[in-house]
Amino acid sequence: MFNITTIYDIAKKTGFSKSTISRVTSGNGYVSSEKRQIILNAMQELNYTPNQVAKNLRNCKTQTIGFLSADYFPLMGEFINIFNSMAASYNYNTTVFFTKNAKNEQKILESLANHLLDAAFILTRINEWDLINSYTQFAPIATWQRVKNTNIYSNYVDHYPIYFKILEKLYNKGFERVGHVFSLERNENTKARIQAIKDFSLQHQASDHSYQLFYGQQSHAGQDVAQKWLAQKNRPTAMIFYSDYVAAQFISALRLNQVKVPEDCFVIGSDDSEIARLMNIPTVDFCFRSQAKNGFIYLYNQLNQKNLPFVPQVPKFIYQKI
Amino acid sequence: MFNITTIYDIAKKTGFSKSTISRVTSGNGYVSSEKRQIILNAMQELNYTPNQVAKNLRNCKTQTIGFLSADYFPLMGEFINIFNSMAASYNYNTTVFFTKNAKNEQKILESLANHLLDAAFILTRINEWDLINSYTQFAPIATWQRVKNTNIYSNYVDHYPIYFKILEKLYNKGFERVGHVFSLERNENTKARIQAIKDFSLQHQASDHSYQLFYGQQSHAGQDVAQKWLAQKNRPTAMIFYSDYVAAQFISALRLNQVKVPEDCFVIGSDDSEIARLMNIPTVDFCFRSQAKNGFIYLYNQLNQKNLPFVPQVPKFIYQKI
DNA sequence: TTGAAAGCGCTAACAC
DNA sequence: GTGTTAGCGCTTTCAA
Repeated sequence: MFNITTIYDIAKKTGFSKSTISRVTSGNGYVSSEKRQIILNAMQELNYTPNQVAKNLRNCKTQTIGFLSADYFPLMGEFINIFNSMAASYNYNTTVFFTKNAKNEQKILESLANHLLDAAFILTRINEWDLINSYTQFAPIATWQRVKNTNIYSNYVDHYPIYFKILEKLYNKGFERVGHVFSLERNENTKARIQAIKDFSLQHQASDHSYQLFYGQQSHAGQDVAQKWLAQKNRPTAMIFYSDYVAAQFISALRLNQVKVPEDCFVIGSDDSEIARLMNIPTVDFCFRSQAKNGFIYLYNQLNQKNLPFVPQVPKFIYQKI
Repeated sequence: MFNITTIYDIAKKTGFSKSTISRVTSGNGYVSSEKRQIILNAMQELNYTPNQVAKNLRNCKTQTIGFLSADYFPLMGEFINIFNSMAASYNYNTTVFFTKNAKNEQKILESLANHLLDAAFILTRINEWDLINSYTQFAPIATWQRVKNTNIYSNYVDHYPIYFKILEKLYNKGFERVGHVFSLERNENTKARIQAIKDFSLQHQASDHSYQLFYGQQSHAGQDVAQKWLAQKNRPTAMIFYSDYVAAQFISALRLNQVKVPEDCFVIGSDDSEIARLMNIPTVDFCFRSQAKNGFIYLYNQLNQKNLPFVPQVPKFIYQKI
């Protein structure tokens, strides 16, 4: 159905050998500028581009990195943007996968053994890290999540100190009942946040942090929180979320119910994402942009035995107005 | 550095030929269930998965579709989500490219000739359609944009009738000065919108639609519009945008300047995106979700000589409150 | 039902 | 500088 001209056609047309053609297309080896020109012309004329798949097979690499996420959420788009642009500037492509379920995630990880993917970046995962870790025998894997005791590269940011500071800040502003919406409890930074609350509560008996919810996925999480919050007798006057998006859903749902934000409920998100900016939600920059870059840098270094330096990650409050 | 076991290893271990191994992995051809079992066990034991790149070379296809966008904007994430999930369910991978500039876009389109990509979907483009069209000689290309006189599949929605209706609605509600923020003028649906304004103005001399702005990219477009709007003596009391995101930027910027939305300026977006929902912005569903699906369906049908039916596309007002 | 052999398009020793 | 050759890992005739 579609066009196919190969290195062999160019060889035949110009009378040179395939190797010589290969030398000019790949740039490795010597070719007299005179013959090079003839070959270039022939390529032009026959509209030839080298078959990249054949190159990949020959070179045992595809210059392609898998970008895995369990499902879609808005920050993912922003993350892909950074990661992909970084990768592109080093000549790597990014194939995006929504893993959806444990079995499918494993199937996709197999692509590391398949030689289809040179490496993988994991945004959100489904299987246990140990299982995922077993694929590092085939290719390097990186994530932005906090993971320990594996060969998976993780340039995480510890949420504990900042979370503790937020609690202090809220306390000093007079918020006594503070609600918390977390990601899954199995995540290390969820544990860190809970630990911060525990430690803080010991010092400040008056403050109540018992209102806690956990969510495995972001879609409609905020709406669910809103329903629960509205049904509550003794409503928390401040709520801290593990994601700007979920915070935004929450705010949106509250406003539809004539609840005023931030007056009736002060909301803090996480991630410093576009939504937080647009809706003017106080948030915390946990440096996902640097994390995306560093994730790629690690993979690149592994793949090419290089030592590109990592970019710094300094988390920051984006307390738009507190 | 990393593991490699090939079909040859399995052949050697089991004593069968490569062809027989191939028959069990690919599922084509006959193998006695007895021998099949032995081979399966050996594969298991040696942790073997067929090299997908070799398969791709042999089969002259990669089951991979390129998803091209000039740059990132929030709707893109939602679009990828739909497109990618659709593709995955038919066993196609999606590689995302930010084309960034004309030259790079062309380089990426070359991948269709390279055999790296089986097909391409174009979200936003840089080069002229004619240039892009020339790549349909290598592989099928689809887009959601309105494009004519090419081999590029386009399941666009005509903005004219809905835009006209919006103008009527605004007019009936008493809005006399209405501002318009468009995408680039070269786009067919920008032309359609302008035509709708022209035709409407002929019938309604009183209404003023002279306030018009054009943007090639979304990042900071809304902030720019806001600056201009604020500087305006005779401010439009309603503004219609070509994108929810740009509308959201505009609203956000106005609110930072103590302008009330929708009281001081009634804003309408386009796309029925997540942001419109979260910020409660009136918008128009131009069916990007169906467009994403239909785009894939076209490519799939082309690639596999199939006839999967397209899904319906019925644009709808999402006038949250007018 | 299985194996031998050719070949997908390209690259890299190696020889000249 | 350039050509010959072997081979990357897989599939698919063809023959047995």
